[in-house]
Amino acid sequence: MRAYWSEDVESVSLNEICRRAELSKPGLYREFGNEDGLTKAVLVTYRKQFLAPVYQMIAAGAPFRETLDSLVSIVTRNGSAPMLNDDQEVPNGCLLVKMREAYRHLGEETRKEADHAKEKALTVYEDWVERAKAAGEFGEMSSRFAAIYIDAQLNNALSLLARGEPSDEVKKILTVAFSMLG
Amino acid sequence: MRAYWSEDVESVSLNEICRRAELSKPGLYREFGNEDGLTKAVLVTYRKQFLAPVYQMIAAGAPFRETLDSLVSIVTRNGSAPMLNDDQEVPNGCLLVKMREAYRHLGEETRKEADHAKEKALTVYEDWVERAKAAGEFGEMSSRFAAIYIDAQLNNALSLLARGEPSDEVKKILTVAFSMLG
DNA sequence: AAATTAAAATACCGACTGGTACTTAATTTA
DNA sequence: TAAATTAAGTACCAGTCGGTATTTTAATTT
Repeated sequence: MRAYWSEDVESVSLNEICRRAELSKPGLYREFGNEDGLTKAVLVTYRKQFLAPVYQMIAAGAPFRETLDSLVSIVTRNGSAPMLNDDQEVPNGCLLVKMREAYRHLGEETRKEADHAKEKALTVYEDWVERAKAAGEFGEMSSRFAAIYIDAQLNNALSLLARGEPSDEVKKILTVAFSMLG
Repeated sequence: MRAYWSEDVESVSLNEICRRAELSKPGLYREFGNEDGLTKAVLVTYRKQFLAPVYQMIAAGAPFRETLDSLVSIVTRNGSAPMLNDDQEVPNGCLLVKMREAYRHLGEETRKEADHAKEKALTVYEDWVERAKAAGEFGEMSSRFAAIYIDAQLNNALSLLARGEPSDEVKKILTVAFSMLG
């Protein structure tokens, strides 16, 4: 997961993964079947471990602006609080965004998982906007499009971060892009 | 250029290019030296042929909003007017954006060219915003940051298009993202 | 027409890719 | 304890990558 997350997904080979994880190639194949199985398993783990808590925060019911600010802070965090198993800092960016950038290079199972993960994010955003509308905190923009817009802006920010853009600049971009929401 | 533009830059091999262009590999190496030389030459050609006219349009001096609308229309055009040498439609997206997405896989010369092309775009946007400010058409946002924001939004839109997102949806995203400018 | 030079193509190089037969070591069952 | 089963590892497969040495063809010059 760390290899796929901190480098380009399509440029980390199975050989290299075996080397770093100090495991034999047949061992990897016994566990995951093929490359598609590995990348899918990685994406599922990532979703449960890193995406689910964010979605929980969004669904927690804080005021719209407050939740939006939290989201911006989480996204533009500079490899800080969360830890991977072996106490290494998490890389910048988002593994799901990276996987979707490399969509054409993914296997079938991993693509399905990536599609599902994206749709999950969209419905979480959509429900959030719906609740904000019910509370009179959001304008007349269609909830579905609002979700698409929020997703597009977050993905763009995460891409910029993964490419090494300074996080305060990315934060300013996100702030402007979200300034007309609510 | 068409191969790099319509597919992922890093997944088109020199062998494949020779196959499609019906030229021998030593012939390609005689002309461009190495892969870096080829990708750089492609990017230079792209800049002169497709980017320069857009920059000219921006510098032409139309009102800010009018220029911005033209820019959005150009970006979200669906493989329409412009043609490549052999009368094939141009692919969606932007080759410069694709090259920058694949930055880690580029050679040194191509990286320099891509950096230069990005800085060129930023100064074009910055000058444009400066002129708009002088004409009272733009608020108090710093010109440099406005340029960075415009660039980020255009790049994001072009990435979405290259990934096959419908152009009317991308247009709506751009419209919202630019709604607070001016 | 013969000799020289330049262009082009065939055929190859070592390195690496995803994936697997086959052999060896450890564990479980009889 | 001996036999059967499972796990793990070595060493390999064909295919492709970027890049070249070498040979063949074509165009010049003498």
